[in-house]
Order: sequence, then C-alpha cells, then structure tokens
Amino acid sequence: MLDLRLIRENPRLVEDRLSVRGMELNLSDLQELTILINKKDTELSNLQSESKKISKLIGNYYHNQKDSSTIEIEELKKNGDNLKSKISKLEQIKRDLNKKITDQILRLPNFPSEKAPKGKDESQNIEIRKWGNVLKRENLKSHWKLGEELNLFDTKRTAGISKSRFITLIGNGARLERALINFMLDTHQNNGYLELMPPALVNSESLRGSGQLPKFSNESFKCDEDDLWLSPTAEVPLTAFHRGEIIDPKLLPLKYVAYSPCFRREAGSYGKDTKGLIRLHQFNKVEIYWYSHPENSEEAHQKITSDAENILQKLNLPYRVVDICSGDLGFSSSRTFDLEVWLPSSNSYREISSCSNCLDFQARRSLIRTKQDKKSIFLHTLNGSGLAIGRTMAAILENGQQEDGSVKIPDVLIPYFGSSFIKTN
RNA sequence: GGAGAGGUGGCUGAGUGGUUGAAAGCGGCUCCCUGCUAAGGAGUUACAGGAGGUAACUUUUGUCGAGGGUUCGAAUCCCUCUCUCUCCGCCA
Repeated sequence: MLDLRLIRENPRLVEDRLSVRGMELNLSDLQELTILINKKDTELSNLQSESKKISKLIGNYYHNQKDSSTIEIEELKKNGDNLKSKISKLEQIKRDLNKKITDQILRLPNFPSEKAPKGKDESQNIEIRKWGNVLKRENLKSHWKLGEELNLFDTKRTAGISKSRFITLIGNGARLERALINFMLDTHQNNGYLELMPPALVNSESLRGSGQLPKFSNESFKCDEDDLWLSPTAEVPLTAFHRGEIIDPKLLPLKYVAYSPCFRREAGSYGKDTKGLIRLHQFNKVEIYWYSHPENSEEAHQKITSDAENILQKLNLPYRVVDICSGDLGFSSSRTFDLEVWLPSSNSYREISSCSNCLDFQARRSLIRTKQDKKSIFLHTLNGSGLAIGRTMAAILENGQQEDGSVKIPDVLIPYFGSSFIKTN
C-alpha cells in the first residue's frame, strides 16, 4: 500500500513513479477524496470534543448531587442529542469515504525502485550474471518425456482425479520431490533461517496484506463458505505471521524459511506449458523470507538472492540472474531479481525463483512495524523462492540426463534421495 | 455440530453506565544510591489520525476482539460477526 498522505499531498509524484510500470493514472479524484475525508475528520473531532464536554458537565451535576437543577440538565441533554445526530451523520459520511479510498489505494501497485531497469515488458529485463555451463547436445529429451520413460509422474489419470494441470508423483519422482524439499529446508536452516510450516489455507486479510487481493482474486482458489483461500505462495502466510506487530529492532532481521504447497488458478495461461512440471495448479515450493530494518533492505535483497542462488549452485544447475524491468515487476515489488534455470530441451532459461524487495509496501498493508528513535516505522519485507520444487525437478531431469536414458542425481542430493541415478527398471 | 465460559495496555490482571486510556503487579527504559555477582529508591513506559511549531513538543479526536445500536455519556447495556478455552459428539 502506498502512503495515503503522499497521495493527498503529492499525487503527481505518485502518478509519475507508477508511470514506469506502464500505467497511466490520474489520481485527482482520489486526492480529492482524501482531502475531503481530512476535512470531515476535523469537523467530526470538533463536534466530538463538544459532545464530550457536555457529557462531563452532566456527569458533574450527577456527581455533586446539588439538587440537580433539572432544567439545566435537560437543556444540556438537548444540546447533546443535537450534537449526536450531527456526529452520526458525519461518521456515516466518513465511513463511506474511507471505503472508497481504501478500495482504490489497495489497487495501486508498489513504486518500482529507481535502480530497476526501465522497460515495458519481459523483453527489457536485464541479465546481470550467469553461472554454470549449459548442457547442449543432440537429442536432448524434455523432462516430461524423461518422466514418462522413468515412470516418475502421471498426468493422465490425475486429470481424472482433479483436472488438467495437476500431477501425481510416482516412486522415484515422489522420492526426488521429498529429497529436494528436505535438502532445501536443511540448507537454509543451516544458513540462519528459522523454519516455519504455515497453513495452506489463508484468509482474505492475509491475501490483502501481501498484495494478492483485492486485485488478483481470480488467480487464487477460494473456499467460498469460509473466507479461506488456497495460498498461492508461502509469502502470504509468512507476511501475515507478524501482522499487526511492532517488532523489536534488536530482533531484526527475522529470516524464515517455509515449505508449502502452492495453488494457482493460472487463469489466462491456457495452452502455455501444458506438459510437464512447469505450470501446475498445485506445486511445492520452499520460500525464504526476511523482515528487515528499512535501512538494510537493499543489502538484504542481495543476500536473499544469493541464498536462493546457493541452492542452484549446490545442485550444479546452470542459471542466470535477471533484473526485472519496471514494466514487468510484480504488484508488491519495488525490485526483483529472477533466477532462471537452464532447461536444455527448450534451449532456454526458465524462472525458478523470484527474489523481491517489497520495501514497506506489504508492511503498510499488514501493519508490521519496528521502532526507531522511539517512533514506530514500517519495516521492509523481502521474499524469494528457494526454490520452486517442481521446476527444480524438471531442471535436474533435463540437465542430468545421460546418453543411456538414465538421470544423474546431483551429489548433494544423494544422501536425501538414496541413490545416484534414476534408471528404468 | 451441541452446551457453556471468555477476549482489557509488552505480559498477568482489576474494572458492570459518569471527568477511566483504563487500578495493581511483572517486564522494559532513564536517573540516583551502594566499592563486589546481589539489592534498594525516584521517574517514565500503548497505537493511530487531525491541527499548530524548523524542532524537542503542544493540543485535539478515536481505539478495552471487529462492526453496528441504546444513552447527554459505554470497557461496562443490546444486536451481529469473529477468535480462544472447557465439556459432549465426530474425526486424521
């Protein structure tokens, strides 16, 4: 959420800073509403103040019991009654205004960082570094082909269980998924992260807090009898974990790692990535998350990104880091580094992690603060996948494929997986 | 799902209509005292919005789970919702 005061006092600046996302905004109406509510608020305060005084006077009469001159009391009561009706009218006006304002302000995305590259879309993202040697060879198989040959997962039957874009992992496939989750959790834990295992269902308030609502309600699955949604990412419960709190600055940064299943409707992506593990309605993910003091969040962003990279390096998967341009940034993010893993079958890099600095955007929505010089200030939140499990499996299958059709398991995973190759039997 | 009890400040816990943003205790912070780790004393200690001031700050309003209502006046009474706890039922 953006600062309401900024919209009231300098809406042109807000329009300008959001324009690099490719949005053409006119905030004049919103600004007017904020000025109006401000005025009404002052009016209301004055009336309330008067009404309070009258109540105290009456209170005094009762208290002193001095042959309560009923005429005076009646007079005062009349005044009070008069004020009350004015007050309740104003309160109603304020409520309406407030609703209009929050409806609008919650739909405004975060300011892109000045450091993020300016650009319209994906094509203008900037590659900032590469790691590893990409596998290039004739007759490379896709991971879904390998998965079929090695009997690692099923989609056909699963469509009958649920629908398309769901998957059942089988045998070594299931085992590899588990191995990856445990390996990632252990690695992050050893690196100073505290593990949380959050619920998969979250309420609307939590989704609003991290920015998925109100704008993207059609991207999550909803249980409409309960005000609960299937969480699209652990970022949601991790943000909500400290909602409404004022966190002791001595405790910062708080670093969490969480495994969670993630559920996404993937509306509007019909026909894209219909095969394999890349785009599913349900997938597993290990998420890393920081609550940082505002002064340190830029540094924290570098750190969280390298913590995610660390996983790819340990798994020996080639990847590159991409600085997301202003037009391609997610709603809540001010700057994002995507990690893209090499997928040889498509001869390209695919997103496997997205590491974002949301600054105070989510903290403001979720009311998460810390103290500085006796004042409460919003802290900064950062999130990154560390990593998406399904896509990691796809990368391991494709990059580890051998001439004989088997797949080599990365060394660090062998203790978790239990053997060094996946072979047909 | 049925029955009951309850949600008060960082925590514990008073407060059932009148100057109560809220006693007391604990914890936290500041200062003082004491030559030892210990102990004692004084003060201070919620959040948000508005107005005024460069500022330290001053002032005003709101907030006792949330939202409505009754009343001149609500933490206290009424209604709705929500969460927690206990018992029963069901259940991994």
